[in-house]
Amino acid sequence: MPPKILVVSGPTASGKTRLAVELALRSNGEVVSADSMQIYRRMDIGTAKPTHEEMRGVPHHMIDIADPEEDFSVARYVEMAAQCVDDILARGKLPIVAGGTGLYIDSLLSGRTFAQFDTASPLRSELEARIRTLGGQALLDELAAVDPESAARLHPNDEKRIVRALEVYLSTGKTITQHNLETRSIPPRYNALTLTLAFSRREDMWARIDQRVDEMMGSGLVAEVQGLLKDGVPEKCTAMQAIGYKEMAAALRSGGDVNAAAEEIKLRSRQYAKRQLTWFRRTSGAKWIFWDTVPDFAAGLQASTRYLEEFGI
RNA sequence: GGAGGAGUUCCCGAGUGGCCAAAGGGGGCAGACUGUAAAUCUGUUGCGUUAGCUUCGGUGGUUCGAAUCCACCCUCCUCCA
Repeated sequence: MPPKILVVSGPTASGKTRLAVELALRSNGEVVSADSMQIYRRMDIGTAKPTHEEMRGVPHHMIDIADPEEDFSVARYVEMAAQCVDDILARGKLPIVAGGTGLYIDSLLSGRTFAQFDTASPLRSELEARIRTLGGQALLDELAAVDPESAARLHPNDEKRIVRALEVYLSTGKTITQHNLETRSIPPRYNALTLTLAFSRREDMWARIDQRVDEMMGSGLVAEVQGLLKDGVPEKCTAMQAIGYKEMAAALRSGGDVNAAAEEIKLRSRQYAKRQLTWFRRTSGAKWIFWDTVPDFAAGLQASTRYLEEFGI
């Protein structure tokens, strides 16, 4: 039986950070972040990275482990995060994986491996160039010739996935369908109790998100983004695709209105939260904790503790 | 007071007699997701299960038939006083 760990998931601004810390304090735990943007250094305000005070002495891992101009990936996340989790377990403490990046969480828990490929090879850019000139349908047809199953599942507009499927096949000789089949049979790496935080009413979640974006503005989001741009962080790198950063960077570049950018950030955050919910809804067995109007951490802690006891951690 | 212009489905905005419950975009809702995932992609969006019903500022007309034409009214904008 794989080791038991705790996961705290939920859409943005649902109180994951706070609840994870509370649970860590109560259960002798350490937090392993599962957030694709908090891994970047110098991106603190816009990613709502927990502050030193918010951590309350609880060790946090997988935060500030890469520079914004670096390429990061799920594969790299899983590799590093698994080490953190195993280390915490080895020290007899409870790993609490907390974050909103569903793909990272699922990949870490499942023990899934990712198809190998050579990042240095020009294959990716070749494929990207070809799909740009020939169109998605043409490459999808090529994919269909070798991997009809994944081709059937992909939409001609889903260029990223078409490129990746072809890339996997061309660089490994194995179709992505075959690869996925193999990884699906890998036994889970961890036995996780997943707590998912959410608001009962959509409007309450939106209000919380809006409030948080206003707080970010008050804490200097504009200056943070300005700093990154001044440091020469390219606008097209992954880190700058983060909500809050890309909108603000665009506003700053065009001499636009930062307050209008903040409104845009609120909108994008609400849409992101919705996508996160879609992801989390399919995690079977997750224990959902719903906030009525506003997070009630006392109640949340009580409910969580009960689930932890049931689960046996 | 006078002269023009405009009011369309949650929003913006096309539509100028039938093919219109009404293009397109936004937003909403739902879904997908195996090395960029805070990314990317898809579906759907008046009501009704169907027949059908109710919508295009309001009322009344013209017409076999109107969001589209006519009259009056209401509201908003611009210009002249």
